[in-house]
Amino acid sequence: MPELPEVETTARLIRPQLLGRRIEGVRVAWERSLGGDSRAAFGRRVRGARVAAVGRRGKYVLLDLQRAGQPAGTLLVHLRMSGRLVVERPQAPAGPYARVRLLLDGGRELRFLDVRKFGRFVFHDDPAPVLERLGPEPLGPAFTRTWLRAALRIRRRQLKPLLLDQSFLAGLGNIYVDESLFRARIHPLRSAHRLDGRAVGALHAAIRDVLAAALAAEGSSIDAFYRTPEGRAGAYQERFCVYGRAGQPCPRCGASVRRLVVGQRGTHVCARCQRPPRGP
DNA sequence: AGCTACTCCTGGTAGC
DNA sequence: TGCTACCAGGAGTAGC
Repeated sequence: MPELPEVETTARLIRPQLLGRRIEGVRVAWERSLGGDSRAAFGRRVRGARVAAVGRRGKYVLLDLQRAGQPAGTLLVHLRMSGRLVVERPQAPAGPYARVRLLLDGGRELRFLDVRKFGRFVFHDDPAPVLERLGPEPLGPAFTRTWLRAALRIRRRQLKPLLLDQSFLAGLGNIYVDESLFRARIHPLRSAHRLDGRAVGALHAAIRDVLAAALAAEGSSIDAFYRTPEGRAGAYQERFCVYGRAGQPCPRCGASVRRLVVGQRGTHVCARCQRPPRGP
């Protein structure tokens, strides 16, 4: 599933192909990808604009648009489960899953591919209201151990759903939460406010280390879905310690990796390294 | 506040 | 072989 490392990899690789390009045509095969806009309204808002910047915030790819050198809105692309962004020649076959296509000047086309149709490709005049709801960037300067300690202390939620909550911390998904909690040796069912300073420090370092390593590997490809915009699989799945490894040995202690369900999400823990909280 | 359940989707797979 | 049933999963929403 595209999480921060996969989304950042996507943004980095499409950026040089999009910067300065003008959107000359729009084709929408699945209107719901637009998040409420009609094809016609979307086309009107986007056609003729230039791509001024390509960024990322949380799991969103951000395409800042300009008209006549002035800011003219932002495309917020969320890949959700199976979304991809690729830049190809317009003549190249697009396949059955191309939901939105932006024809660009210079003989290129940005394609939003999405098998499961959960992804969104949405134009906003002002993206601030959406982006302001997100928590800090885990690889950014605001995500300090001090911040994490204070933020955890005032939450009573279980760690797993809290770390998946994008308004708490932006960019983590199921894979990297499980891997981070394993690395920090913390059970996903533990209450946020019960972590001591040592555990908070371990969690902070684990989140940073896991995301940085995954980013260096261009993300994780665990099924047919995630590929870089250039079609490569990521490599970090080869370094998973617990995610998708139920029944296999923990790489640290050899005990069996267990799969449980937390908040309707498959969750993976080492039965020995990650001690469950004492039940009431 | 924080939980659970439900919704959106489809390819893949298990079971028969 | 061919069919059906079920599953995964990010995030938004509703209800408690």
